[in-house]
Amino acid sequence: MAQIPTDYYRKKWSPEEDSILTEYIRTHGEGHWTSLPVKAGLKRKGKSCRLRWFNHLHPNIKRGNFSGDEEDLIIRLHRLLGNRWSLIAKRLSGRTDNDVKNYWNTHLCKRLTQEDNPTHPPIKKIKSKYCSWNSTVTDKVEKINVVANGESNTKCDPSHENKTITKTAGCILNKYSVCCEKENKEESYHDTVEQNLQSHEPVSISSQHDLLQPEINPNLLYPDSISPMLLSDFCDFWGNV
DNA sequence: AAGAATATCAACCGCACGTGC
DNA sequence: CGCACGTGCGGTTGATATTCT
Repeated sequence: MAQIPTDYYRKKWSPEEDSILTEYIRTHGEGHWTSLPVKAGLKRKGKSCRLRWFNHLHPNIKRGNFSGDEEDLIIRLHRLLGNRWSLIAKRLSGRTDNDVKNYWNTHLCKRLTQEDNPTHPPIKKIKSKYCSWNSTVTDKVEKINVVANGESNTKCDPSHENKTITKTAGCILNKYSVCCEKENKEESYHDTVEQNLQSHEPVSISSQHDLLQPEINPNLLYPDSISPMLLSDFCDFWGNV
């Protein structure tokens, strides 16, 4: 069994290692990452192999600078989905979640903050074990949450499932004629929706368990800020939930 | 020219979730 | 039902590159 050296931490992948990994996956296919290092003779952890493959060695990976269109799409999808990098990356052909995340953190987040664009208030990072679904929150959204539910949803604790419906995501959902049967809070929802849409606030998603499959109503006039492309992204997103 | 500061991004970790037993 | 295991995700870190003083 291959031993993992004590100095392997942050060790860069060598061309030889890349070659071994690529050849192994070409022969045996993806998956079984835990046992892959031993079988392939790599002194790496399985997760490291998986990461290397999906972030660098996969044949479909696109290199080079992000285009203006890609930037624009990232910004708009981030506004819709928050820090759900894997979902955003799926909409950018050849880009990985790590690439998108890095690009956002090093370029876009900083730039948007500097531009003091009212549609992009300063972003707060929430450190919570339950916040993988909701890591982007604005002050206004928090206030709306309090008004709508009587408490903030920033904890996103699953035990609060029925209380986290503010559903800042709901601001878009409702505009697509979505109603929440779960708590029969359509009225407060629509208030939230209208407020958010009018101000073009960023949105975040609190809990996938609370959200319902949207129904697209062709008779509704969608706000300018939501383009048909984003609409399709949104539908795709729901298809993946 | 050189050291310090900052930016970039690859690599890792911890956690959540799904699945099989 | 509960446990173990594999996988995938987002957040964070650290090495290296680049820019600044």
